[in-house]
Parts: sequence; structure tokens; C-alpha cells
Amino acid sequence: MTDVTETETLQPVRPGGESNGATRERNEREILEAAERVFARFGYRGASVQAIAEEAGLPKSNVLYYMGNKRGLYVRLLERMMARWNALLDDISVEDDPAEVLEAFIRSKMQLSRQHPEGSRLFAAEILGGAPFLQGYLRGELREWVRTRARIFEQWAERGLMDPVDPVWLIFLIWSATQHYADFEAQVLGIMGQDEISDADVERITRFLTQVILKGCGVKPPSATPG
Amino acid sequence: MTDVTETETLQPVRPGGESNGATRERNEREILEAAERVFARFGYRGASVQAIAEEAGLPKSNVLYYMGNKRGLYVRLLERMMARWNALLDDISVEDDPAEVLEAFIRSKMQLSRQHPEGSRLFAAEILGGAPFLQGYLRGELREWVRTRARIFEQWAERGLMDPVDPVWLIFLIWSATQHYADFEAQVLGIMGQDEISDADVERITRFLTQVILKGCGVKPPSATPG
DNA sequence: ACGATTGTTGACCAAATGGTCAGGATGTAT
DNA sequence: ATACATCCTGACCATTTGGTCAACAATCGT
Repeated sequence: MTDVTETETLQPVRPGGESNGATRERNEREILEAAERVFARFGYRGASVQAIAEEAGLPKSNVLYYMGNKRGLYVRLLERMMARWNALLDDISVEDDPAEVLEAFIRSKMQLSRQHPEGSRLFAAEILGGAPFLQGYLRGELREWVRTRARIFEQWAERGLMDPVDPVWLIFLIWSATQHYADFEAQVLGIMGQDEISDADVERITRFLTQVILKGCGVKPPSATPG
Repeated sequence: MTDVTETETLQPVRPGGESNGATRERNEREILEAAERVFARFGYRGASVQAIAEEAGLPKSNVLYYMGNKRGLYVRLLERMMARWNALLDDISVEDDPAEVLEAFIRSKMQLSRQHPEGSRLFAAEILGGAPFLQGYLRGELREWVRTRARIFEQWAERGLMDPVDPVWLIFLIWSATQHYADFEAQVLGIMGQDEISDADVERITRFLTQVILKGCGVKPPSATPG
């Protein structure tokens, strides 16, 4: 493809074959997806390696061959979910438009719940159980993330761009409202009498949340900044 | 000790002993509370009867003596939680003031999460796992409850008392926002750097949610109804 | 005092749990 | 073809699971 000639001489030095790596990659991917479903449904303790193996269509031994043990598999899934999380935490600045930022925030969080419902539920189950594996993350990275956003919200309020609401609770409000459609999907479906949440539903919900929350916080809709 | 002579002749007419009933009541209460904690933390499958027994300070056999089996115990806890739920679902009418009703709704839901955090988490875990035991409730009672409220919200909108937002998503928004502080308590505490949510916090959060949601829906604050 | 109901619990069971391991199958590169 | 690493998996293990049961203790109404 590219001028990999040099690299080719370098890389194959790795132990074993390379298409083996392909097999590993394929199996690990399927195991991870199966495990995500099972852990999300039954929680860490309630999920059995056997159930994960069956979900993946593999013998239990094979799952353990790739993943080592149950705990490691679980931690790996949590880390993968945190990585997805971090991927959409693009930086914002006081100079940005509050309406645009908040809408983008709601929209991206909604999409994350939508695209990875099992991961979302896995995370929820972990927190429900007291976050035994995520204490550090919550009190570290995530806390810092919240703190920096909160400061910006406060500055916006000082500039009269939005009401002086508590920024942390605003963040919690957005999190809970968006996460709800993944975590409580069974409840939402049961009440709406449907068997799935359509893309159109998601779009409407996103607009609803954006409208209510922005208006509720007194955020001025995006406008050409006055000279 | 006291002049119980009369009472003794009257009450014991009941079948079996009466202090027996007291013993049963006391033990069942403690078992239910212990079980609620354990189920909330580990989910249905993840919770073991042994763990519940230890939490209650009783031998496993004794727990099973009172509760029959694990499934029955779990169902009983769910029903107890649904009963608490229903207790605060007082009827509302189109004639009521939207602001008052919505505030009361937010406040009572917040208090339910506050007073029964384990029950709240138990419910959340059940829904997370696909609501295997609550399908009927969701598609029946609860759905009907939502439908009647939704109609009233719509009528309020027609009368210009609030914006024409989708009433069902408004209900979900309130549910998620309030439930969040019980279900995601570990996250909230981790980020706020506290080890408990104080009464004052709850009051402030309630006010925040009321303010943002009412304003966001264009609900006119309570006022003396004009002529 | 006495029979009956209720409460208590250790011993026990088949099944499932997470995990190990030996031994073979499958490939890959030379 | 040979050597070597990866892949695969059934057999096996100690422990835990939900649940039963029989024997015993406590309390009750009479």
C-alpha cells in the first residue's frame, strides 16, 4: 500500500504469525461484544463466564484463553467504554456559544447512549453497585472534567449568556436525561408500547431535551454576536 | 407487670400465637431490608441468599424459612417498591395549576429516591436487566398512569398554560433527573467529593430541577387565577 | 402441665461457579 | 517438510449456588 518495505522487514520480527493476530482480533471482538451484553444484563456477579461463552458461541475455555479471567474481561470492557466517553469530550471555551455547546453536548451524549446501549448499561450497572471498579475514575478524571465545564458555565452566567444555575447539577441533568433512554430502555418501550426506539424517536427526543434544557437555563439561542 | 389481664383474654383469640406474629414481623422486616440492599447492589442473579442472610445476621436456612425462596423474596421487594410508587400517584385534574402539580411531582419523586435509595436501585437494576419481572406492570398499570397524565399535560398546553412539549418525554425527563440521585449516587458523590448527599443538597437540587424544568416547559408560575 | 404451633439451624444435595491444564489441532515461515 | 507459535477444548478441581429436611428449641392457648 505505502512504502512499508522497511517496516515489513522490521515488523515480522514479532513472535508468531501476523494473520494469527487477525484470528485473535476477530475472536476477541466477538467475545467483548457478547460479554458487554451479558454484563449489562446481569451485572458483574450475575454474569457467568459460561453465559458469555454461549452468547459468543464459543466454549468457556476459549473465552478464558483470550481474556485470562472474568475480572480482566470486565475491566477491559469498562475501559473501552470510558475511552468512548473520552472521545466525545472535546474541549470547550468561554468564547464558544452556550447554545451550540449545550446542544452538541446533549446530542453527542444521546448518540453515545444510542450507539452503545449495552456499554451504557454496563456502566450504569457498575455505578449502581457502588462503582467498585470505577472509584478512581470518578474521583479523578471525570471529576476534573466536570470541574472545568462547570467553570465555563459559571462564566457564561456571569456574562449574562445564561441563568446562574448550578453547573454541576446541570451536567447531571443532561447525563441522566440522555442516559435514561439506554438504561431504562425496557421501561421506555413498555410504556410507549413499542419494541424499539427508532432513529426518528431519538431525533425528536434530542430536540425535546435541547429545547427544554436550553430554555430552562435561559440560554439565548445561537445568534450573530453583536458588534 | 401491668394490668394486661383483660387484654390477654381478648387478643389471644386470634389463631396461633400473637407474639409469634411479632417475631415473624420483626424478622421479615430485617430480612427484607437486608435483601433490598443486597439485590440493589448485585442484581437478582448476583445476589446470593447467603449474602442476604449474612447482611441480616441470620442463618441462610432461616431466611429461606421466612421467604420460601429467592425468587419470592425478590418479587416481594419489587411489589413493595411499586406500592410506595403508587402511594404518591395522587390524581390530578386539568383544573389544577400546572406549576404546582409539576413541582409536587418533582418533589415527591425526589423524596422517594431519597427515602428509599436501595429500593430505587433495586428497581433500576430490574429495568436494566430488561425488566423480566416487571414487564406486566410496565405495559399495564404504569403505562395507563403515564397516559392519563400525558392527556392532562396536553390539555394544559392547549389552554396555553405551558408549551406544547411531548408530555411522555417530559415525564421521562422528570423520572430520570430525580432517579439519578439514587441510582448514580456513587457517581454523584465521587464527583462532588462528598461521602453523602445532605438534606440541604436535596432541597437545592429539587429547587434547581423545578426551576429549570418549569421554565423549560414554559409553565407560568403559580398565580391567582384571573377573573 | 401439655399438646400444638412457630421458630431455628446444621447437615446435606445436585447443579453451577471461576479457573487450570494437558494435549491436540491449525496454521506460518523457512 | 520441519519447527514453532498460536489456537482450541474437554476433563477436571475446589468452592459456591439455591434449596430441602429432619431434629430441636421456644412459645403459645388451654
